[in-house]
Amino acid sequence: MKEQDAYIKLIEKGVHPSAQRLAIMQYLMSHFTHPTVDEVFQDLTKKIPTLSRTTVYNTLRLFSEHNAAQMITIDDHHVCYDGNTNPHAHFYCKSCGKVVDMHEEEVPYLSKPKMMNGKIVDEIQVYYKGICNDCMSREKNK
Amino acid sequence: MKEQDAYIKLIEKGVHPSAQRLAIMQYLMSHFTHPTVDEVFQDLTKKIPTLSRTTVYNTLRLFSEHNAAQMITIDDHHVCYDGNTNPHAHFYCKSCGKVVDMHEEEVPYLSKPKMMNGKIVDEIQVYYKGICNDCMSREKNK
DNA sequence: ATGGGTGCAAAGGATTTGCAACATT
DNA sequence: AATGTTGCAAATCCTTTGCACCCAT
Repeated sequence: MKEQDAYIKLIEKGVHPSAQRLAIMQYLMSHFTHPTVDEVFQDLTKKIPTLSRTTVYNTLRLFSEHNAAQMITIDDHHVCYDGNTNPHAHFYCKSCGKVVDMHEEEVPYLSKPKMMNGKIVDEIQVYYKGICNDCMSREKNK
Repeated sequence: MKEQDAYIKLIEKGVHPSAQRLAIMQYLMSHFTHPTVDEVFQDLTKKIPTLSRTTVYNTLRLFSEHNAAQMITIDDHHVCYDGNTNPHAHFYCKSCGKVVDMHEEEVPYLSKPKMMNGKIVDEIQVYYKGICNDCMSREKNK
């Protein structure tokens, strides 16, 4: 049950579960496309016509502050979100702009904050960048 | 000689070495603070009063496109640059905002683009986030 | 003389803020 | 009633663009 999962996640992360927040969390938990703020807004506004972009911005920020979602900043023009907060690497295609998971590649696991060289590390992000399968075949067919 | 190093680097990366570009590259090669566009501008404008912010923006973008520098996007509000293009991890302090190198931690080395799961990967970035030494001691003394 | 580089001013776009209205407890 | 949440409009801020000027080849 996606609805319950979203509810549980918000509670676990200490985020008060309003209707909008539940909808946004549900969206993140059922779309693994790493949506941008605007994609979330465009899709959800169909179901919740009163939803505002501001709320989506505020909510996603709130989620990432509470570690209920991950903000992914590939570069200054491509910010998106991932509802999966388990550590995993991301791949960014420089040609089509898609962001996909790279579960195959290892990311050091942090179940809790860890001391590293005198610093407390509580988050690790790994980005691979290049050209994806699809763009490569498209390239060849030219 | 820093000036020559900067000159050589630009030539190697195929960037025409104008006076401004040399100055900016020299700045990057002698400041390991991971400066923002504005920090580069504020510092260099003292020596080159005619320098414009636009040129700094354009130049840093040009550098990163030519792999002469690395754009670091910690989050949507903190974009900075690193003149060191050898692969190395970065640490971001959530408290003071500083970005420092983490040479101790490994980053997969790519001397040339590599196939990974059907994708061509030509760049890997690793970010550690947490609280730095200084902020930790400051915290304790309260 | 030509092509590229620079810098101003203006445009553009994304994100945040202020604030009033609204829900929910 | 009180507290927190939402959403509109406006403000802000960062970055890019258009264009004229300038420099170096």
